[in-house]
Amino acid sequence: MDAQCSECPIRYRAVCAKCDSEELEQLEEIKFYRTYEAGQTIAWAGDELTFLASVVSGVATLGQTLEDGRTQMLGLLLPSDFVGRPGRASSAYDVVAVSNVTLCCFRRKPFESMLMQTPAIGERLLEMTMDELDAAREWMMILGRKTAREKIASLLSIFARRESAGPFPARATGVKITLPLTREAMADYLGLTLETVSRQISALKREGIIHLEGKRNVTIPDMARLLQETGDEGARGHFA
Amino acid sequence: MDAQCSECPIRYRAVCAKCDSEELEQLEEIKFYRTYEAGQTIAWAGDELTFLASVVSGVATLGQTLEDGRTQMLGLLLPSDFVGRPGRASSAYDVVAVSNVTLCCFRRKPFESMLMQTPAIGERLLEMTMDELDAAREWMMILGRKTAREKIASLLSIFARRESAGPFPARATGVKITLPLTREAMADYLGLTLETVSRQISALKREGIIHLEGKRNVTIPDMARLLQETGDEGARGHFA
DNA sequence: CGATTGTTTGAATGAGTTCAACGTACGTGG
DNA sequence: CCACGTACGTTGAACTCATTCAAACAATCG
Repeated sequence: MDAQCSECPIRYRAVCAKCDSEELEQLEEIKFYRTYEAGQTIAWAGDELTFLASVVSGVATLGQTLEDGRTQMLGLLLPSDFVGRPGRASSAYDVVAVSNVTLCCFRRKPFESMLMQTPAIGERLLEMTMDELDAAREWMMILGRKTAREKIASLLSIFARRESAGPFPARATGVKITLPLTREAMADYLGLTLETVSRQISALKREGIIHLEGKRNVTIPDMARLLQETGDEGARGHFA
Repeated sequence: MDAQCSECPIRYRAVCAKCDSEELEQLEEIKFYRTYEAGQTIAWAGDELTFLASVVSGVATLGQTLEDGRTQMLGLLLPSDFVGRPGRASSAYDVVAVSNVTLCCFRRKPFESMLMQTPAIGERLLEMTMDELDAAREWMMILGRKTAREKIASLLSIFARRESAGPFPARATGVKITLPLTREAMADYLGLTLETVSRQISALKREGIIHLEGKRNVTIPDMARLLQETGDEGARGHFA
């Protein structure tokens, strides 16, 4: 029932990306799939997490909640992203499936010992963790110093960057993206209220910087124009 | 001239913490020390960084600047923290010495190949990177969802946590801390203006939650009272 | 000394929140 | 097929917290 690693859609991007076929065989033995429906909680902060996992398909969010209910999203988990922390038995964050999600789960103990013995896994995990750290820091800049309008523009351009995966065609025109999040989730991500998100999106639309079809489909007629609104310096392509 | 690794003050906390004596010898060959004076910039975002390094002594900040001059601090670099990213030739951030700083620098290329061949280094670097990621995410919560007063209270309690290094004596009384940062640097850290920082500190003082002697020395008569002001749930000790 | 750097405090302004109403799409059951 | 409920989104108006602009204070250093 478990699909073959060799045919896995995230074979070359997930934590196993650098593994050879022999190592994949070892992984096959400690892995199992698990699925969650949109809206389901995969783990609450503090819960025990008996597995570590790769997101195979779907989108999940990583977040945290203050006592009085204020929430902040700390990361988006997209296909190939890694869930959990080796060496820590409980989740430090709330993990929630936004769409239907399939995880490729590794039992914790065996995965941890494999991690110790298999450089290919450790190397890849290090790369991925450093990427996450860069993303978290980019987000700190957005949360700490940007205006609501800049936050929205930044979020849209990050989605665009990701959708047209790869370095940025800064002179791109007519880029289309589908927002994977509700207004509320965007607000939680950007440290805003959902009303402010809605207003700023409306404003960008009114000014022709984006076009909306329905509520989730955005067209960006002129990427450079959107990038100007992010507050980042003019044309600098993020992350060489 | 290069000090012996075996006598290094950060021997058991830095990236080399898990190395055996043979590996240390290898490191000795590619390392050199470099010092910076308080206020000096170690690297600007975008600069080429020909080395990777450990902070041996002193405090530095990791920050980023928007075109119009707004700055956000993204991390504090304390002794044993790692500077730079293997595989990336340029610094993604501004790195500034806050006090006099000594770095133990490794030439990039040889360090990177050692990293590939020495599991002890990769493992430790992974741990440290995951810790940084947790810290970055804690800040995201602070930046995105906390009020000015909560931000200040959080910063003070983080300093207190660090000063009384180790898990938290939540019932501590009369804890004294010395602020390692100016009001402006705190503002850059918390995503506030320096005026707001000053006002909130004054307010906490007025209400007896903290006592000030001079501008840098803070006494916290009742830690629990300060923790209540952070907005985090009552007494939860962060990070087991 | 004045100059500089860091800090405090005040008053006015404004960006974003809060509270509230309304709109729109979709699914379910009568 | 339409009425109704629910979830998501938009818009308006009042309010508020933090910022901005401004002035003054304190400590340190040539």
